[in-house]
Amino acid sequence: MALNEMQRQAVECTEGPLLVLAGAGSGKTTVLVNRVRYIIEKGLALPWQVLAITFTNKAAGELKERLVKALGEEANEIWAFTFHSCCARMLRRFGERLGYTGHFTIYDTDDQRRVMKHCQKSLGISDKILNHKSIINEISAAKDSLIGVKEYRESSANDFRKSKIADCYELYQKELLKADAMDFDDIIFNAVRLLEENGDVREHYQKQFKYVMVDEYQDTSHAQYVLVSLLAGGYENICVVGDDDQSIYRFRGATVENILSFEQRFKNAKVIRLEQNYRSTQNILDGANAVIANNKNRKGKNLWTAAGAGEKIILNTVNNENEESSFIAQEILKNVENGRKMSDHAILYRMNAQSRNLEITLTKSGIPHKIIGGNRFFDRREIKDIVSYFAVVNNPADNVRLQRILNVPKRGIGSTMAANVMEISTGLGISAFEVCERSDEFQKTLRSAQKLKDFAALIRHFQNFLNDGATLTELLEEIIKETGYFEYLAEDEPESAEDRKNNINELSSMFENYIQEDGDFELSDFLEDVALVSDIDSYNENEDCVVLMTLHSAKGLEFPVVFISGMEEGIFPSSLSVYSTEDLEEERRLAYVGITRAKEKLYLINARTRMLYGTTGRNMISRFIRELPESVTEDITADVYSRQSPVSVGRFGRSGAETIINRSSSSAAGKFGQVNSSPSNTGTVYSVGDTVRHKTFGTGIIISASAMGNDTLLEVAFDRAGTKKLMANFAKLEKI
DNA sequence: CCCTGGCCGCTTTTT
DNA sequence: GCGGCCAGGG
Repeated sequence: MALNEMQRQAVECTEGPLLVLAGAGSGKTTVLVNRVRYIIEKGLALPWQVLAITFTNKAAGELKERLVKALGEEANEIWAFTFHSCCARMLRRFGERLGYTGHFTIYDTDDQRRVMKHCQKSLGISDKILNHKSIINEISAAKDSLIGVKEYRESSANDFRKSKIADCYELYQKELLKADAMDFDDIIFNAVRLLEENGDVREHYQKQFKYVMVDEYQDTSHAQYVLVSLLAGGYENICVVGDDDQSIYRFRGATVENILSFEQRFKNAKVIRLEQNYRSTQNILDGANAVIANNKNRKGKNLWTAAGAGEKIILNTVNNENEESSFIAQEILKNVENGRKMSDHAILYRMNAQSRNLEITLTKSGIPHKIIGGNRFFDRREIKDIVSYFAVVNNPADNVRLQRILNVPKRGIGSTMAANVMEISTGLGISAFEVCERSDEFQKTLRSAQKLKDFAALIRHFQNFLNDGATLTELLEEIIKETGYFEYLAEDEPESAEDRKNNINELSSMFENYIQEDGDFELSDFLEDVALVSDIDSYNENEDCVVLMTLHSAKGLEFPVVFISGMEEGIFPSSLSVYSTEDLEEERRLAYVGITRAKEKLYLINARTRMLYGTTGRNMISRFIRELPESVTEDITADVYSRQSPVSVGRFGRSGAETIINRSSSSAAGKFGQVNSSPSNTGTVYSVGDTVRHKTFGTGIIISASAMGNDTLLEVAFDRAGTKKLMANFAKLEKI
């Protein structure tokens, strides 16, 4: 593809800081590829002096692939990585500076949970008072802002809750260090520490990276921003590419401010906008532009295309989620009859929980499909068990994984004994593995000493087996054989044993692939992949099937035909977001991302009632549909009476939620008679300092109250849910 | 030590 | 609807 003028500028502007504001489908990857190619062909840098950081493995892989196509084999020398794999690479090499070995373990969220529960137990902090989830979230947020244990404790001086979290934070990090393990946030945090505290390491990388490029810059956290600044600190040739309208990870610590304030932070930075879209039709772009225009906090841009108007955006209101699934299935079959491929279609939704119904219907209709996300392959129980064996063989200090397999398959080591082992491990600061090996030395483990020692010997045996030159496939077979894992599966739950066995065997073929790609592939490489790879990465667009995934997972992808299901208030936007402007704007950006995935045809579907989490709820049509100009949409709802011109803007609308009742004048009226969230104008007066209780957020204290129309906007600091903005008349707060 | 059954609470998005 | 957690019985 020939570059347009803006793209060409972005490619050739190689020196100094550069911000590329790239709209959806504006040829961002093309620019990145050509920029690297330009730098290398001009002789400005050697391949290994170029660092290109992306957010997902898929994006990194794609980038690398296209670079190899453009530049040949030498492109493999380019540092094209994700944040996490790039940092892991630096830490494997220099991690001893921070007290880690070169083969540290990466803990996923489940491992994290287990460690935290253990810490809470040790510290006597009940989950009922302070639940592990909020502790983990708070620690994670701290690390994203580069706040270490010490600083966190200092900031928590007079706050009981925070000081308890500080205790957990401290012990948690201690346990992780002892286990030679890092969680996702540690990987970034520690990489920054490594560079900040070690001048020689910093200089090493600053000298190496003549050019640094960052993709999806809108999704970077503060820690990632600092990391990038450090890495680019030598030459200051830093190019960041992003789209503030596609920032959808704020909830996880991403700060759009990184992009909004790039020009202040990097003086004399150039800014280039890419607004020409090469993906979608004008109708789809008009829709996307109209929706995102409702956001206040954005740089502002307008996508346009040289392609024609194309088909209109199809709107359909159905009665329930089953009708929704059937409609989608029928449309797909119709489209396929008319010459489309299965793989031209994607079904997107807000939450993974929505995929169930769709999957059942697609299966019934004989439509080949693949679900991305939900439960990851590596999150399956049997895979986690086997991977835990590998992990302990690789790193016996890995207490979490050791605990997982200590009694799986059952070998007579119960939970009491496991707890004793952990207690000694924490108390003496030695690994649980060592406690097992020396179990005859401790009073509390004496009773099961033989079993524990046998277990340790088993792990030693696997280590020797591997050291004697066994391949990973052979080790897998040895583990299955020696532990009797298949027999355990067959006994434990005969119904699913066969599936689980197949999954485990899938690991063998995975090993074969790895080895074919890279002859030096080792156990630790495998474990790193397990930790950092998600299944979107293995999504293969050449397979002819329909894909189902969340809107988040779909970022960066495109499809000729896109269905977005569940376009309903409370689903999308999520019910948890409608009280805060910031959260709502993020939902709207997510809608923007979703809409712009479609190249030719977009369907937006909403159901009047939907069964979710076991109960049926009624939802109004999503405000994002109402924000579309009528000129670009076509409503094919079967019973038209149900959709008159948009009247209310949802729960916030002056006219209130009842408007929906007026819409269904026929027999359906009964069904719609009761809308669950009508305003309850109780006339209660709230004032700052009041303690209140909310149905879902729990108890909290009002920290601000300001009049807004004939309602009051309250800001409430909840004990568990954080600070939320609520409208007094709608929130149904109970004063206590 | 291990299994079962019942109850409770949650229920957004993911590198 | 599901998974985690606990209590009680084998």
